[in-house]
Amino acid sequence: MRMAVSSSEQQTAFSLLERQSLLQGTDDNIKALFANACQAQEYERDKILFLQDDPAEWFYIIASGWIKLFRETMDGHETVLDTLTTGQSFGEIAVLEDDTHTYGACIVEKAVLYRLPISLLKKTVEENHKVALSMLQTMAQHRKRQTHEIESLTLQNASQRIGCFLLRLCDPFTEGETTLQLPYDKSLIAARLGMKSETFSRALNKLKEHTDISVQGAKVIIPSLDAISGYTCSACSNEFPCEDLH
Amino acid sequence: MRMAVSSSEQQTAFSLLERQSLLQGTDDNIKALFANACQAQEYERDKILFLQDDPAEWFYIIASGWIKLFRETMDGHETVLDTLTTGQSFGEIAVLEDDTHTYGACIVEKAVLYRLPISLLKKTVEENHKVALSMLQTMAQHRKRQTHEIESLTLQNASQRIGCFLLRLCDPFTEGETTLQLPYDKSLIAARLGMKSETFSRALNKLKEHTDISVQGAKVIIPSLDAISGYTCSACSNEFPCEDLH
DNA sequence: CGACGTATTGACTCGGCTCAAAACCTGTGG
DNA sequence: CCACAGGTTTTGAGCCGAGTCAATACGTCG
Repeated sequence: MRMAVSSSEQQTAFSLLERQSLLQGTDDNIKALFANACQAQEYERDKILFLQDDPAEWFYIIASGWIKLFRETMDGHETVLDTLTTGQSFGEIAVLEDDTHTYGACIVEKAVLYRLPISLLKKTVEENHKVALSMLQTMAQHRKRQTHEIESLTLQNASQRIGCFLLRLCDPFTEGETTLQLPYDKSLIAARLGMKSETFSRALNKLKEHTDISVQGAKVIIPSLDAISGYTCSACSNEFPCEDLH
Repeated sequence: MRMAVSSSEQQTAFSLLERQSLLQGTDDNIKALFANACQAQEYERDKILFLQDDPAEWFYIIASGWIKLFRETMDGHETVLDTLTTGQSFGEIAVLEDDTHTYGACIVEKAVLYRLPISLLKKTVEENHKVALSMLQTMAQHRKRQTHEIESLTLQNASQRIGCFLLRLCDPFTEGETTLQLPYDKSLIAARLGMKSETFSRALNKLKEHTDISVQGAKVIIPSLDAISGYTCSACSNEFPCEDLH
């Protein structure tokens, strides 16, 4: 499971860290410190990285693949808090929470992750002002996503939430037709959007009637983004090319 | 409207600032700097402090009263993101967002607020490491509340959300009976919990059947917290005396 | 080809929303 | 002290969106 970290991979790790918001604007020697402590690992689908209330040893940066963050109740029900992909990080909030994870994390599409010790981040955030500021920026980002989530759950119906989800997968500046692949199982998209898969299936049909999209398996063809945003975004306080929510 | 800030009020402002998480653990001269820049003002119900996308000049600390944070869509629908009271602050997230508010704020119960220039906070966060760390702590707090919100909306039904709301108004360590006053209009509690007031009314009746509480107007008598938490918290991943969500 | 997991469809139930009417409060002025 | 006006809350009837459970279709991999 554990990958040997070759020097070229170390290189990639470094360049990913460079672009990582957590370290943006920090000195090269901090970046080097992190790049050195960084371990690349490949994970298969369904692998659980950690659970809510687990002691937090690592935080992770995603090189590729998809991860879901979730919480579980005693009676077995699950909320999907977010799904993350390349360039995003998770687990880092534990530095502020007595080193305990406040959510679980699970691989949903085969992924390569870089993991770093929470203790290193904690120490660095405490000592290095720029890193603390970047961490603030990351937190603000997360908050924006969560605020959107709350608004979406209270104001948009199932079809609108799906439309919104599709829009956020698109490049907002393409003119004309967009074709995209759904990034993971439809049942997970459903959970991510706070609905059951049966509802997802029916709501997607409704969305097809209201807009002009067509769906074959995991492939979605979107002739015009405006048609979707017209239907979807009226029930949301963001305006279309909703920044930072992708 | 604007209150003269007498020296005794300046004193109160200082002591409130002292306990404020945003400034916890910072030097006295920073606190003094903030206390000096701080303006006390009293506001009546329904006063709008700022709207989403307004340029952010001030952030606020609540001395007393209740505030709601909200977002509004073009077609007039509103989401209540949170309601805040004594000791909590809001608007401060604007320092990370190009000095623009990402939500509106409105007085819901007559309030005394201390307001401080965003520019001062921004400058201080950029220059002072301890303040940046406290700000991180504040953000983590907000995130926890929001995560709870999302979980609540997806997993709990209307009655359970009300039960959960009541529990968070109680002191979790009182043995025996608790009596409490609802802090603001029932219609606002409803909105806060993501439901219509009619639904709130009916769901409260259902909660009365399932637990042993009684309600007269804004007064709620709760013979036992366990009866509510047993009914409510099974659908949530927090366990009862849910920390930090009050 | 068959088997397994994923996705869709159908029939039914139920929670929460809508619209409208009644009941309840609270404050005001006669 | 009562009557009345305004807002807030509750109740009623009906509807609709989403959940449930079960059966069927689809896809993919051995």
